[in-house]
This record gives sequence, C-alpha cells and structure tokens, in this order.
Amino acid sequence: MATKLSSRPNNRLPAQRADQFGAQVPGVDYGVLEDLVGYAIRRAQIRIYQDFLDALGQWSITPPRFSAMTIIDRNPGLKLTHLATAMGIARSGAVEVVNALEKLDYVRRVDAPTDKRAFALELTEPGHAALKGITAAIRRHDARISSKLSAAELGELRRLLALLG
Amino acid sequence: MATKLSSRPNNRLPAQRADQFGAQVPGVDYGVLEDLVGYAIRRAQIRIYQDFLDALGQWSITPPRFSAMTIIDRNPGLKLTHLATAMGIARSGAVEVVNALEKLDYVRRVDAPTDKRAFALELTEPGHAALKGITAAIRRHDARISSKLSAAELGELRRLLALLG
DNA sequence: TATTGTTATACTCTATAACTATA
DNA sequence: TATAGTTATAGAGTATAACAATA
Repeated sequence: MATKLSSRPNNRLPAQRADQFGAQVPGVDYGVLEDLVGYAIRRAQIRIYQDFLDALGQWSITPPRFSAMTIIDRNPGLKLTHLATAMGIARSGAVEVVNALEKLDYVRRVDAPTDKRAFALELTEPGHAALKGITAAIRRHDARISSKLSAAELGELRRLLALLG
Repeated sequence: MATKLSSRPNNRLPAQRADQFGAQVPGVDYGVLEDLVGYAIRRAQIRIYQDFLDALGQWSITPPRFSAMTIIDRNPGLKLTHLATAMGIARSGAVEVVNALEKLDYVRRVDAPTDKRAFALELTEPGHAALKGITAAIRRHDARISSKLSAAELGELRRLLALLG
C-alpha cells in the first residue's frame, strides 16, 4: 500500500477557497486585477486546482507528481536529469518529486546498465495500477472543469492559450 | 527604500523554465498530459508567471503580494480578516503577506478606532509610489503576454476562462 | 461565546550551490 | 573536466490548530 503523506495530502487549500478567486467576494473592489488577463488565468487555475485536489487527494497526487509519473511511464529508461529537463525544473526538484513518489511506492530507481552514476526511473507495480486510476480520475476531472464549453469552444480555448505568454 | 528580500526575489524559477512547459521538450512523450485542458492552463500560467517575475523582480513583488496591495489600496479600512477573505486564503496566510509587505515598507497596520482587537491596513507613502510603478509594469506585462491575440480573441478568451472550473 | 490577529507547525514546490562518484 | 545524482539551505505560498485579547 502507498503510504499516505497526510490525511489531507496535498497543498491544503481550504474548503472556502473554492468559493473564491473565481467568484470574487462581493463588496470588495479588486481594482486593476479585474482588467488583467493574467489574473483571469490565475483565478481559473486556482478553481481547477481545487477540483484537482478534491478529485486526487486520496492518491496523494499533485499536478507535478502526476506529470512526473506520466512522463516516467511514457519514456522508458528515463534518467533523473532528463525528467528534470522534461518537467522544466531543477535537478534537485526532480530528486524531491522522485523521493516523494518512491515513498508512495509508485516509482523506483533502477541501476542504469551503461552508466554507474545514473539510474533509470520506472513505475512499480502499484505505481502502474495507481497511474491507471489516477489518470481516469484526472480525465474525469478535466471533463468536469470543461463541461460548460462545447467542443468547438474547447478547441478555441486551447488555441488562444497557446498564443499566450 | 524597500528592503529587497533577495537578489532574485521571488520563487526562483530557473531561467530555463521559460523554455519549458509551454514549449515541451522535443523527444519526450508527454502522454495524456497533452490532452488535458488543465495542463494547457497550467503551462500558460507558468509562462505568464515567468514573465511576471522577470518584470516585477526588482520590486520584490509576487502575484499574491500585488493582489494584496491592490485590494488594500482600493478598500480603505480593510481589516486583515477581510483581506484574507477577499484573497481566498487563511487568516494566517494574510498575516504572512502583510508581514512581507510591511517589511518592504509598502503596507502599515493602523489601529482600528472601533475595535481594539483589529486594525486597518493601508499603504505607506512608499507603498503608494511603488504601487504606481508596479501597476504600470504589470499592465505592460499583461499587454505583452496577450500581444498575439486580437481584442476580439482576448474577449473570447476571458469568456471561455470564466466558464472553466 | 465568537471574533481578531498571532504563532506554532507542517507540507509542497521551487531555487542555487556545493559535494561525491563516475565518465 | 564534465555529468549524474544528492544534500544543504532557503524563500514563498498555503494549511490547520491553539492561543490571548477583546467583543
């Protein structure tokens, strides 16, 4: 069994946070914040993140952990440095995420045959099973957050997001 | 003068992060991540955040700090608990952000006349001056990140974002 | 009793820098 | 020398819980 990191495993967003930052508090003047696209994105992301945590809390999974598991699963023989590059984080950050996933018994470090400094990352058996459930839950989560958009609107949203930044 | 919190003040995103999570690493299979709207939002937000830090680093300002300053500025007599509610965070988190802004000499706690437990939050003189510059920099940042979109597309993006989550 | 602000504690994500072992 | 992984240290954002002072 995976060791739970805590009873409320992840970033401890409070319950009331869901009411906020997507539905601003009435009576409060948010000034320029209302005009900023960046702020609109931020609010959307906070709402989405809250739903993510609600849906995934039982797996002790966070967005970066899910990204790491997925990338490890899809790229056999991946090394830690490559994982860091793929995720866009520092090597030390990749060590942390791999340590967390190892503690959960989702991921394993395996000696690399050709390089004694390195090792390959791979999912454990429980990790494979967990990733199936997690992926299904995340697909449902993703469908839920985008349920108010038509297929055409979703495509347009993706196109516009890709133009941002 | 505002005390700089550090030479690279904020969340220390590495320079190479800008290359990533919006332009995935070639040769890496991202699997289901590519399909998820939530992931597309996350990548957009990371790109935007990087630009935010590049533009605002000299002010020791982060998105939550900017939100707090703006809300304090626009809502005279605001109390700490109200700031927490407005920002959608716990009271203890509001204490932290106010402490940070106080250390920067941007915000001040003033005794509330009617309630001896509470106080009103307000910008200091340097805080007002800083907020002017910060706001201008953030407006430029916001224009920059959305420069590839037409006005109509921006409106559509806002509409679609509001439907998400 | 309930609320205001605070502090204690904890977890996640991220960074830079220095280090060890190996290439 | 350069690279792979690790550890040490640090900052920021967030949470829950308990507490003193006041309402």
